[in-house]
Amino acid sequence: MPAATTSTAHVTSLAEHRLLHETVISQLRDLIVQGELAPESKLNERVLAEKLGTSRTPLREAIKFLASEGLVELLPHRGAVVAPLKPEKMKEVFVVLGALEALAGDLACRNATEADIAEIRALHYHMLAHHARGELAPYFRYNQQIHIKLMECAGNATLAQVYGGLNAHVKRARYLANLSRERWDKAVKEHEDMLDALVKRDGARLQTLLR
Amino acid sequence: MPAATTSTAHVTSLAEHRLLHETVISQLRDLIVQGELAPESKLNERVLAEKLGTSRTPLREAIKFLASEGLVELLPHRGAVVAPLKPEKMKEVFVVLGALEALAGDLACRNATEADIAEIRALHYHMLAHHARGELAPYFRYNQQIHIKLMECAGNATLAQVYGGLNAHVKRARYLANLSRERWDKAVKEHEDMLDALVKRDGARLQTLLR
DNA sequence: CGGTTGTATTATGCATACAAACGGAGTTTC
DNA sequence: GAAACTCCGTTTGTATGCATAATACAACCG
Repeated sequence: MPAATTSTAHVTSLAEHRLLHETVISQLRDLIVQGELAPESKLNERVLAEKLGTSRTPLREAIKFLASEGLVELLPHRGAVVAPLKPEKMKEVFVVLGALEALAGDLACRNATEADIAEIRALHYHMLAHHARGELAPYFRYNQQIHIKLMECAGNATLAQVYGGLNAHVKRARYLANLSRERWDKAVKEHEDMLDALVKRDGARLQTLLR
Repeated sequence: MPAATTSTAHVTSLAEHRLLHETVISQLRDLIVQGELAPESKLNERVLAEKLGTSRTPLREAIKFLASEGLVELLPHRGAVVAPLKPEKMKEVFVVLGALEALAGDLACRNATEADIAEIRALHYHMLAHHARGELAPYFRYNQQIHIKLMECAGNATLAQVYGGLNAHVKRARYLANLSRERWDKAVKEHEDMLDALVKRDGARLQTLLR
């Protein structure tokens, strides 16, 4: 399982040409999202470039890219740091994500094919299985897949892209604060309702659930 | 109003140190948003760097930054082009913006102070004045200010940032397709209703109007 | 005459070199 | 003794150089 980079949907045609700064972007993003580079930690260009086997130039380009995504902050003449992980910021992100998911749900209710829904249902049961076993990581993986699938069904690439960007922040938080069993069970219950709403193509209800 | 760059809310502390690549980002963004660099036009690094009075390195960093915002597209080994302006993409953006504005409206209804609302009302009347005189550009300026103010009132910086990023795309479109008087009048009418809903702090109604 | 291939030019991608700014240690001064 | 200043090492910011991939054009072949 090759770490499945978040990928800003850059299906670069024939693939082959892995541009160095592109790979650096992915690598850096993974390092940040998975917490290997801690929040607020300084990004020393020389050290990082060496670690990633490149020079400072592509690395700096990657940093600028990620800065635009909000994963790193640029301090003029003092370099870049991994974006801090403030609860306040996280709340903001969750609110926006909620709205985006609600929108996706509404759109998906109209656009999803029966096959799509079947697929989501399948993913849902996978998720339930891992929940039952208390396997957090696989649970999240399927959870993510469901949300991504929902985004796909919404048929709005822009929505998916924005969602992906914000989602990176959330994934980052997951590695720090694990949630309690209680909240977990509640989340699963809500997911049940969501699936139900989607099957019945009740966009309004799905929206309120996702929010 | 000194040209008010779109600005991704980078109030970089003491402001002093105008980093070269920062200014290049702003300049490039303005060039793109205002249509001076046409959609799909190729960004020749050498000539652009010369035009902006810098070298290729900061320019390339700026291009990467804007690529993350979606204003330019990177073609491996073939340079960067200004993102095409497809109607399909615009539709997507409008849908997402609608959801974000709806969210902002809902939040603003709860958080806005009376002074905030008074300010919005003032801006609204400015806008009406320019609408009455058929002055499109000032109309849009106040229209934008209202939406930005609404974002402020929502008190969610993340929301504002995402909104700003997508809004750049829309502003870019404004310079190409001017809207008909009919649609314009309709938009103004809707704005009236929005203000009314905000004053009454009717979040639900404001949401549906903004969407 | 159309299509293909080979070559030259140009632009991009990456690395490195140079300049300027920050941070800290040590010293000086009040 | 504390504050400030200076100097130096380190790091960032910018410019330039070099290698390679892409494009354009022309000559060649079918």
